[in-house]
Amino acid sequence: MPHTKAKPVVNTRIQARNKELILEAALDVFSASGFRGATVDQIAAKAEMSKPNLLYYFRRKEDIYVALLEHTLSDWLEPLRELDPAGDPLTELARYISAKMQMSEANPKASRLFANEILHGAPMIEKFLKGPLRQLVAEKSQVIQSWIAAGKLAPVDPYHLIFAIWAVTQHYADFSVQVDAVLGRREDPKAAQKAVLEILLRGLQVKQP
Amino acid sequence: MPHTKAKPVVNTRIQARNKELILEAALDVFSASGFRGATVDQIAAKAEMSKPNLLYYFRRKEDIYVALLEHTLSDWLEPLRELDPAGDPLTELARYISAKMQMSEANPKASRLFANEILHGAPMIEKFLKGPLRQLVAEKSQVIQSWIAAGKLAPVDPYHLIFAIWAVTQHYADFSVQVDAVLGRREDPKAAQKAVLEILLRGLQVKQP
DNA sequence: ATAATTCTTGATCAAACGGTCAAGGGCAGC
DNA sequence: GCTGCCCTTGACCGTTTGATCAAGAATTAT
Repeated sequence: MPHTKAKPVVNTRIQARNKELILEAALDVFSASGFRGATVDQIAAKAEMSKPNLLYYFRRKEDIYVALLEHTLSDWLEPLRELDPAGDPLTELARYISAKMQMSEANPKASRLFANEILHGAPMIEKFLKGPLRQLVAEKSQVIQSWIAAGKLAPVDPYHLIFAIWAVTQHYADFSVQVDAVLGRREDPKAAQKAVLEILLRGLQVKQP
Repeated sequence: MPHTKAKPVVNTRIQARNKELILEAALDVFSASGFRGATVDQIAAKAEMSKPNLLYYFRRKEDIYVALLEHTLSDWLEPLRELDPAGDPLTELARYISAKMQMSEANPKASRLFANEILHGAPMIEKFLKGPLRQLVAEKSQVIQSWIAAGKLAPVDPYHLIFAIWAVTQHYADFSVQVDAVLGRREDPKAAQKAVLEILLRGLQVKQP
């Protein structure tokens, strides 16, 4: 039997470490340049590794990209998952919005990675969008709907409310260049969070009789 | 004197027509694949033109991209420009939001073109962002502020309100793949517009004493 | 009509890029 | 310390891609 492209069978510490280094470097490069704009050489350079060595761990450029997306997809849903049907609606929504704003601030690169992927038709995560994401949003829309039915929240289309929350919170990560240019300075995360909470939540309070 | 790269001196009908064809094709390709992902061959094919002929009108790929951005940048500001200080605040904002929603629906490709450019650091339109855009937003923020001071609008940070309007309205163009996947169908523009107006405006009404 | 200019393209080039190969270095288990 | 597998890399390959060139076709001006 010829020596055809031996791949590691077990998972060593070196593998774990190097894969992590590669994914870290890849997030930098892919989020800055997109899938097509990024080059394997750039990622290898940033991971301080030769290109063939990088391709020893991920055979194809696409494999790095997919691994990177999968590596962060479930984290992305976590805040929404935590929306508690038993909690106070405005408190729960405020917590969700705050969590999303903090994610945008803490990890803008991941946000831009997703934004770029979706912007270009989401070829790699179509199943995620139509599966787990759709499922979760349907579930949480139900929760919001029940709050409205119970008179604890002003009537609003739950789906579009969730879209609005996503749009506004991720805007600060994805379009930070524009935000900073318009403000003429680095945007202040605390001030942005406060403003966003007001804008999105004030209209949702039920009027007291 | 050698025959160095003769370029047309006058503007003929053929030039106007072909440049238009090229920009139209380029919008398709750039908005779908980004600057780096788009190829000159793709644009030439879509414009039904040989590659050298396309490069006769635009010497470099980047020139097409820049021309395309400039060609649509001023249109982009128009709805905001029309925000009338003398009008009723809620009516004016509703008109602005509706106009932006209609732009997202009518021309999602242009929206994605800008989104992609900004997402990748806006290397080509930095001056536009820090110049005309910043200037206009400052001016209109002043208008909103004066409405608030006059007690005609609930207090809100004008800059972040404008960001929120941009974010939400453009979301339906830029992330339409995700919106459709989550809804499980093509999103209905009328329903989206109604929902967005409610979400963004309800919290801005001043409470009647 | 004819000359001048604009328009068009097949062929080609050089650089960039994703990916392969063969060979050597290094580490674990015996 | 020897054996076998894992790890690493310089050199290389085929393709893609942005851009050029030279030469001919079409259009315009006189």
